[in-house]
Amino acid sequence: MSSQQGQSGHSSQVSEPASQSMPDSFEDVFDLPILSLKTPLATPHTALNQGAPLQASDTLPQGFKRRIAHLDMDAFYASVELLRYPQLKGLPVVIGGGKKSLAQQLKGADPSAWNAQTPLNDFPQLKNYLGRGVITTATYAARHFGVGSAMGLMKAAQLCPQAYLLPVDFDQYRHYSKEFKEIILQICPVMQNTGVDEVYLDFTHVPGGQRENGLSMAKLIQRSIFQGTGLTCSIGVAPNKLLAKMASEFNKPNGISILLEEDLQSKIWPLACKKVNGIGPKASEKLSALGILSLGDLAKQTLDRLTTSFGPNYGAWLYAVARGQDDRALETHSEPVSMSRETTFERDLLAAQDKKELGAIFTRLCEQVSADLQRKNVMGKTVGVKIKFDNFKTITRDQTLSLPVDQAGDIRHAAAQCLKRIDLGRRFRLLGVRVSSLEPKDPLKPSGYQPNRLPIQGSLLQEP
DNA sequence: TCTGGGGTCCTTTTCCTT
DNA sequence: TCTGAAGGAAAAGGACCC
Repeated sequence: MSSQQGQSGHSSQVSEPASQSMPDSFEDVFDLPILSLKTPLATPHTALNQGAPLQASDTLPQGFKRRIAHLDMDAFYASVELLRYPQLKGLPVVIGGGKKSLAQQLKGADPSAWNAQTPLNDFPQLKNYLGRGVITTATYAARHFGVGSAMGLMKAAQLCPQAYLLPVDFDQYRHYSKEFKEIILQICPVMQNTGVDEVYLDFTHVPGGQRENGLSMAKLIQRSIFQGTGLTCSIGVAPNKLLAKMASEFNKPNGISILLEEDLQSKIWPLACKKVNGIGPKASEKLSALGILSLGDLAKQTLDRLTTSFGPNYGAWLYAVARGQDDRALETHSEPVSMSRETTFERDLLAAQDKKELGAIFTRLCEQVSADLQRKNVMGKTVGVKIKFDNFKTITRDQTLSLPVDQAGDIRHAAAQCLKRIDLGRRFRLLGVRVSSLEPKDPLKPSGYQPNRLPIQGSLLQEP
């Protein structure tokens, strides 16, 4: 917001006034030719609503209560890895490491020779590689040592040097994600995808979904997933998504929790506010400052006080949350909003000094986004860049084009215009490219988009 | 805990048009 | 032609999630 002064400021539509104040136009960073903007196909919007969303009806026949389930796979990535490496069961294992090259450097160039027998402390050269990596997840045995998600690998190596390090293998996780969701759909067809490892389900009208307040259905699904994949999950069943999500945390791993409306006071109000999906570190801190620690505390607040402190929307939402109110329906169909690729460099780069390297990275990001768009059969009208400086300050610049694009050259051209509006006089650690305002490319074909599914990439670790 | 990557959604600010 | 108000769209930033 304060970045306007001394810079070119917001762009207008397509035309961007030439920036005079930039120390380096950055244009010459790009060592590949910038292609001219192609004329994209006219893209009708009629296909957007192909297949009306399947939703539970709002008004239920007498005797029915909403039975919404939240299903969360237990330690999903780690569990998938343990299926492949059963010898690691019970041992501390961390998964992560950032770049693919890290795993390759650590484990050698030949993926087929990799195994899971190499603890962190076996790598004397570890410091050279772990600096920027973080842990994606860790097994329960590793968490015992204080190792957890989003922790730097250096820190993890200090806390638990005997931990085994495995590279992230999204292909495998996607594979198992598809498997368990297909199993669920055979039993309960009203499913909302919310991530690789979790879904919401609506049991309300599924035959047997009301039995034992949803317990029978939850047991059936849990058992079917285990038989089909060998993986366990935790399920919470409640009158709505808000409560179901919290209930699925109650009894982990491999548990089921049934939460009824009358359980609000005894089971929800004692919980800390941050247990609610949507109350993060910032909101939690602000609530604490107001003396509001638990959801019970939150329930004592007036609507007026909450809207005064948190704004009309968020305040009203907090007020409803404390009362367990949430009437959102499941979204069984969704279209992509944006697609992006970003990368953190192995060292901080300076535009003036590292032109060649940056140009190559920038081109690769544009090519990756382009490939992602084409794979999903969508195009986008807004192109943007993101830069994270060495002080971790992040800025973005966007530009909306008159016509949607999906070609790497077009994306690169527009993104380069955005880059020129950023003062690149200091080192930065991350560069990202994003395309948003997406629409279907071919109106006859659905986009095929699956929420939270990552683009296909080469597998890091083949099946042994 | 010294901080990756890919998303969504919301709020505020800025710009453009009338 | 200039100016100001108002409203909408775009841009930017931030919070949050997995």
